Amino acid sequence: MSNNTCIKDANCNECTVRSRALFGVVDNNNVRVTQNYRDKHRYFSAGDIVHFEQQPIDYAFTLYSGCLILYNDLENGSRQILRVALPGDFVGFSRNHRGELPYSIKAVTDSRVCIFLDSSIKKMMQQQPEIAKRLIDLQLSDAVLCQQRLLNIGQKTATQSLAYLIMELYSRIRVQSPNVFDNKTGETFFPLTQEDIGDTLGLTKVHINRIIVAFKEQGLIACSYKKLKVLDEDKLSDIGQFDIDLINDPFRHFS
Amino acid sequence: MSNNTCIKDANCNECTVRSRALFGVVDNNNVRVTQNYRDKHRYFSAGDIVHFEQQPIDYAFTLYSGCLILYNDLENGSRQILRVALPGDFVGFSRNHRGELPYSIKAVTDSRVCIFLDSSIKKMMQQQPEIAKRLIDLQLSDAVLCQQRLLNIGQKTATQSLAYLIMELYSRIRVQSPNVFDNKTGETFFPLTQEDIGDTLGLTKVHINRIIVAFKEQGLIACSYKKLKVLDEDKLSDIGQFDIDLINDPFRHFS
DNA sequence: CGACCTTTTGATTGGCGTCAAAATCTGTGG
DNA sequence: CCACAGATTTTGACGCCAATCAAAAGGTCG
Repeated sequence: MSNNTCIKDANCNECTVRSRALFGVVDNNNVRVTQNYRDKHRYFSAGDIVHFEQQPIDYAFTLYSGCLILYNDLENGSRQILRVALPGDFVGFSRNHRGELPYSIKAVTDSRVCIFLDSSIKKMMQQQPEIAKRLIDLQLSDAVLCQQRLLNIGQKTATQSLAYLIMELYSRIRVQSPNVFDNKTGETFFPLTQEDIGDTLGLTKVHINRIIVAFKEQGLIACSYKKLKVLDEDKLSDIGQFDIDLINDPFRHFS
Repeated sequence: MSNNTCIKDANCNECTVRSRALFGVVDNNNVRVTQNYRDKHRYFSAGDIVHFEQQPIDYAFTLYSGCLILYNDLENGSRQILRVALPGDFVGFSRNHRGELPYSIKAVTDSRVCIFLDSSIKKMMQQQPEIAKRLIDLQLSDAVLCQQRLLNIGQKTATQSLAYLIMELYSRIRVQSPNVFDNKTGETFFPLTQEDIGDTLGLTKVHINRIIVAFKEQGLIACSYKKLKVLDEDKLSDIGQFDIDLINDPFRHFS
């Protein structure tokens, strides 16, 4: 595991921009105040395990660049991917009753994160009530997405379920990771393999492949290894009963 | 829909006790302060729709007694139950981008709730940072349970999945609704029908029934209409890979 | 007591899993 | 620049878990 601490100054401008997911609620003139809470940067290479399930941890982080998957391994060797984190996402905040993260985290691509120690988060919440509200909103958005996924896996066919996932990730990548998304051609870098997709939806990679081939034949998507272009967003959204608003309009109830 | 506002004084002692889920973080001597935030009581009868999906709402509530289900209806007529709420649970806090609740709520049994207007919640968060932290913890516990359900539906067989659900609900009822749980015999009132269970797990009621019959034959459970007794908690927990600690040790990271 | 809901059972179907192997792609090192 | 090992995608044959359809039996409540 690569574990390099960022050599950049923690006050670098990029952090200020990137961490708006968490600090967007703070008055622009006061943004640099929040930089006191950021503890350090960390890089991970594709394939690195960022964290093992059921291990103690005393920090959370914002993902600056790259892609992480949050997952659980089961006794029988199968794996459920719970969440795909993209730049801007806040990760690692959940804890079980023993203070452990209830999932493992793996870097799918080279990734960069900025750490917030639990102690810093507590301080933030005390000193800046706006941050506490923002944390609540972030958690609520995650909860809604998680429930959508329940709906997906529980009630939809494999085809519907996959259509939804493709649209969700395609849309989120466009918004959260614009540097890998070509707005002219609509083609994007896509971080998951077909096996990863299967582990997200509770389906086998073989079955995922058959559906993808069908989507290609129907002219809905074009894709190759870690590349994706959605050719008919409307049709795919319709198949998966996907609502773009969920991605486009961020949840801002309290913050 | 019955919609009676509680005639009781909002400062009644029962409220103080029941709402510890939310206010347990507040110093005992100051608990009565929080009563200013409670807006009113409301009763619902079994079968009442408490809220329709995608309708605006400007409050959340604590469930005092009874049982609610939170669910989504799909175009094809199927239904996914997202969460089963028991006494003490805080409900209705999620909102989508338009401020709507992203699910419908139905009273499974006669239920009593205590309303908190959004405006009151905001005031609470401002004035009592401990409450903001508690809200975060409550959301985090829900998130963990939701992810567990993803794991259940996604990766487990119908038998494992059902064993998990039975153990989860049986354990939560024992803790959260002790008045319907007979500690001597182990028998409890169980609010869900086999069809409800199916809608929770993404399975049909027919298949649920076959598994239940098998569980009975194996001496794992005894049950009849809305009654349940788990005869072998260890075995059932083992089948469903259920961890009782998730229920017993409430999550208290920040509060 | 009667209407309705829930549970139970049987027969049949089909979607997705499993197993296996070939084809293709990727990235690395010589 | 090519070769090669390993990962990923693709394809085919077959099997099984859970869905579907249908109907009967039992329980609940007005």
